[in-house]
Amino acid sequence: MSYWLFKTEPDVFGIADLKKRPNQTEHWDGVRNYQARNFLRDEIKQGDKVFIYHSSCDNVGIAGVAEVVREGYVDPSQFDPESKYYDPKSSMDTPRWYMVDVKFIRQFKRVLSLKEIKANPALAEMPLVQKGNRLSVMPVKAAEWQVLLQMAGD
DNA sequence: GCCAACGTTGGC
DNA sequence: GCCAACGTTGGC
Repeated sequence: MSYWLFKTEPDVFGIADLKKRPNQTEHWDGVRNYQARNFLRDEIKQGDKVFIYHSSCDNVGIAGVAEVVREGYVDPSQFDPESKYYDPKSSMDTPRWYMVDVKFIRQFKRVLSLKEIKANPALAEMPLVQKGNRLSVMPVKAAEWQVLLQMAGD
């Protein structure tokens, strides 16, 4: 089993929204970055655990945990001209973009802030804290996962 | 809202 | 294949 971190903007879709979904499950669609796509398509497996990270908001950090319940499959929003994720250059034959389904596990009592994450030397290798990194789907090492869970404190 | 840093596009 | 221009990300 592997660990991951998914970024999301809580104003659009946050962990509270995931919790409220039927079955507490949702498609993680709209990822339009090739490196992140490769993780979604090739490496993220059912049963993997995921930190849900809130970005572009007034409480930036890790908000909780989810689990992958369906492995990579084609993201249909790329074919929908009405979708903001529409990609006119993608085709049904050779789709560009993939997604997984994630299920809510729990929401931390408080968001584990980016500031705290940056302050911990054990987490210095995470892409998340490296300057200019914009990956929205990234791997988390097992040791980092444990450290982060302890810091979250519940 | 600002702006640095990044990934993508497209002309050549 | 190069690289300037552009649009986006995301912390602050």
